[in-house]
Amino acid sequence: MGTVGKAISLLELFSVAEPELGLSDLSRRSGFDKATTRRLLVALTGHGFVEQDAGTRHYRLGAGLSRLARIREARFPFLQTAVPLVRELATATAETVHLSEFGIDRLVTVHVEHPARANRVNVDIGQLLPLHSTASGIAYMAFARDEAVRACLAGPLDAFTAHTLVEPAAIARSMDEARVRGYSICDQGLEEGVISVAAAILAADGFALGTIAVAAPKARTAAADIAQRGLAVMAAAREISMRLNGDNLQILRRQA
Amino acid sequence: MGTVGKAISLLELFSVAEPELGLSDLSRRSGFDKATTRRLLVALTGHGFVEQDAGTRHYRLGAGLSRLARIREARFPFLQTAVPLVRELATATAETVHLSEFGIDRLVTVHVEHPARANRVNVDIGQLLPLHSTASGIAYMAFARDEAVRACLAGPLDAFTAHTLVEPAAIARSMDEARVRGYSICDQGLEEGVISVAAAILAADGFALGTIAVAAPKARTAAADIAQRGLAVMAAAREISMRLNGDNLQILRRQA
DNA sequence: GGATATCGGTTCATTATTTGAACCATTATT
DNA sequence: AATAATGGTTCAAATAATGAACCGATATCC
Repeated sequence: MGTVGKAISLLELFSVAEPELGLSDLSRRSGFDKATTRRLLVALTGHGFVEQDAGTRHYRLGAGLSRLARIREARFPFLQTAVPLVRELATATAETVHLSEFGIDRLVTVHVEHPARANRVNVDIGQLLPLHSTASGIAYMAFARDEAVRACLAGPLDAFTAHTLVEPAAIARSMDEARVRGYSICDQGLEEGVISVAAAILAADGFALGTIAVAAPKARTAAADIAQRGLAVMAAAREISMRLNGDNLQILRRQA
Repeated sequence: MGTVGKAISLLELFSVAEPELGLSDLSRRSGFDKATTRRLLVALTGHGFVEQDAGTRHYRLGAGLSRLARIREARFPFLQTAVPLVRELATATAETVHLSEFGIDRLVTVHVEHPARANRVNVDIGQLLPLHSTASGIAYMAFARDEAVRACLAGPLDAFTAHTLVEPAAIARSMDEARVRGYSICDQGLEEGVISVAAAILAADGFALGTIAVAAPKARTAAADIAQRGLAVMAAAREISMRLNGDNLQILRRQA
């Protein structure tokens, strides 16, 4: 791995659950030598990608990242556009709604709305979702470029639960159904007792760029709930797609 | 400069005005060899920090940055907390309002609200503000750690206009006034014909972490306008500080 | 239409940077 | 008082980064 990759994988050790980490911890988890880890952290700190707490000496992600993310967001106003509709959907369904954007080979959770109830599905911002075993992934692949789909189906497909689909044919079927239906369904593909529906958000070129999904405990989910949430998530995805692409319906032919 | 620094300075070439750049362009602007530039871009792309447009082959900032920025934001909900108040202030003043966060040695513009009028001050997201020549910078330093202030006053201080204060003593006086008054005033310190007021947003430790500012064309700004905007920006900053710190007024003694 | 310039991308011997075991100084634990 | 963490530093050895020259493909110009 190149030095740049190492520096970035250091950044990727931070999460919502553990937003601050010490030098030794970072060194241990990354597998890099302590001296190396520190040199990388100093370089990252010098550019505002990492900050060091004056008191605890622990490190955390820096403001420089916010800056760059906002510059990106100015070009692709994905969050700005989608978040209000995620909120609406969360209110309407009273279940967890999460928004994801595609990155490299997985979906990245960029926004989450949790319902105000104790028994709920918990999703963290920044969480990475595999394509084959989540409703979001299936919805994404249903409208993704062939290359991305092939890359996913070629790689090793982890079975996270007894229900996870790992047969390429079964996954392809799942995608086909999602395409016809307008939304995907994933029954405990990533975690026991969780059932999700999702729909793809399309870019101007007609290919998916992200997804919106509703995740709920299976125990309180009837078939009618699935259908209702599915239609709602589909409507939200379509609305976001249209707002992103200037209400240009022509372009959205693939989803029509 | 280390490899990591080079990679990051490549990222910093992107801006709201130029969100997509080609390989040759990036190589030229960074001063790195084309081969080096490309190797860095490939490394960055592999981690989602940069994306390449399939058609034009141009590069742009990637989704991985959004992910990390959101993780940071989950710990420091600066934007979430502040943006509604920035909006309010923009509506109330009918002038440009911008929000900044401190990073390394400057303030980073993380949010902007522009009024719906042609003649206005334009500020871009991601824009970097020097500490000594902006209302935000003065407001920040008025409540910053001594080290940060000393570092600023020690370095070379550019005179951007004929009005820019470059004397450390004059800048210190400006800070003192801001501390007493509750908000800073900067009269054409960065650009001719622009007058701004700003107030510091404080962290739980009582030190500034960012600022909120109102910038307006000097031509339509009377003394009374300055006072009015100053009080408004101060109120907004205080409200943001309180919301960030759980309404703990004790902690905000420094601003009292 | 043919010459020219620019684009993105690649190669590989040379060069400069990164690496990590061993080392401090501090600060909790035991 | 001893032990084991912590964050941080050093420098010879190992490794990765570098860049001039190259390629093929577009775009531009006369």
